[in-house]
Amino acid sequence: MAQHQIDRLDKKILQLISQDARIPFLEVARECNVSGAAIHQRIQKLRNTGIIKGSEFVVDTYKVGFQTCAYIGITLSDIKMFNAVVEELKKVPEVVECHYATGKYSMFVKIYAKDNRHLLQIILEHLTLIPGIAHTETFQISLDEIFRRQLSVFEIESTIDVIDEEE
Amino acid sequence: MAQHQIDRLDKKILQLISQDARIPFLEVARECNVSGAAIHQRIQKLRNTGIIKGSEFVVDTYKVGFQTCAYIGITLSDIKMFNAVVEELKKVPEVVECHYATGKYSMFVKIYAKDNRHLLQIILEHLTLIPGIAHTETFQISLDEIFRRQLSVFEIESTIDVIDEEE
DNA sequence: ATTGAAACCCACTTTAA
DNA sequence: TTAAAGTGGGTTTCAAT
Repeated sequence: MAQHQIDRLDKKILQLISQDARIPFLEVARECNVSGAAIHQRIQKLRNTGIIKGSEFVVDTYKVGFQTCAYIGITLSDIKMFNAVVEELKKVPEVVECHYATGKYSMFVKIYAKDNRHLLQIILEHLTLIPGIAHTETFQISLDEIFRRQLSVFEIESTIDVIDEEE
Repeated sequence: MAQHQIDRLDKKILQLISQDARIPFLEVARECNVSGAAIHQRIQKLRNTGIIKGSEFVVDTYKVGFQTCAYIGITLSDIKMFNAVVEELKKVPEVVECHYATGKYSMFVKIYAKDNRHLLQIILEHLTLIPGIAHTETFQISLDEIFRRQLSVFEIESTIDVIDEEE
């Protein structure tokens, strides 16, 4: 566990690259009035500390045929089954997020499906059959998402505890 | 509305670039045994049709000080307030996703907060004060997410209806 | 719709401060 | 921690198929 300072430059970099992963680092450098090497090193450090987890192209799931999305609260019959349930959930490709929850449900997952029939099929033929899952409640989301964005860097604390993953 | 064919090459490209937005297109080209120009044009087309929405670096929200995440189901007092409520939600930076829902709730949002106190503060001092929001129910997610991934391209249909956005 | 070549631009490393 | 310079490689365009 190490203390890591995130300064104004880091925030500016994060803001620029979190909106467009393909932006040339030299363009970031110009916007920040520093050298390309400086940006390169900052980004390397943000990667090493794990603050940057990776980068991805965002595919429009709606346009590729997945018109239905649902969040599902899962109640486990036995919390000791947690890890085993996670492994089974990973095998269901339509499950794209999996969270540990406190409160009413033990877990919370996000699922994409082509339509309602497909969603029901995934729940009945896959989720409810997983040993350890006692009960599910489905919160269905229809149509395209209204908006989605990354957390603004301006909300980020300046001093951050990180587990240092530098080699 | 146009019909758009997504073939094996498109899927392979999407698979590679959706995991790592910084992968050199020439490397994608080598993996696919086609020229760099072909990859360039395919990706351009996927962008124009809106199948690719963009690219982003993924920031570890937990590491930057947001240890709490919650999904919140929102009941509206009047569905006609929907758009106005969306505009107000956009002004709350901790709200990172907003969905239209069917069933128990009218809307479903995702929120990041620093801790429980912060979460409660956002709900009480921002969300419940928005005109049109009648009731909220919070499903709290704690700790880091267990897993998160993009929808596998292998689940994608081959024939896709898209609204063509080419200029 | 795909290619190869050309021109331009960028990423990354090393150097030095 | 930063900046400057060099090289190898990537991006992008274009004519041609």
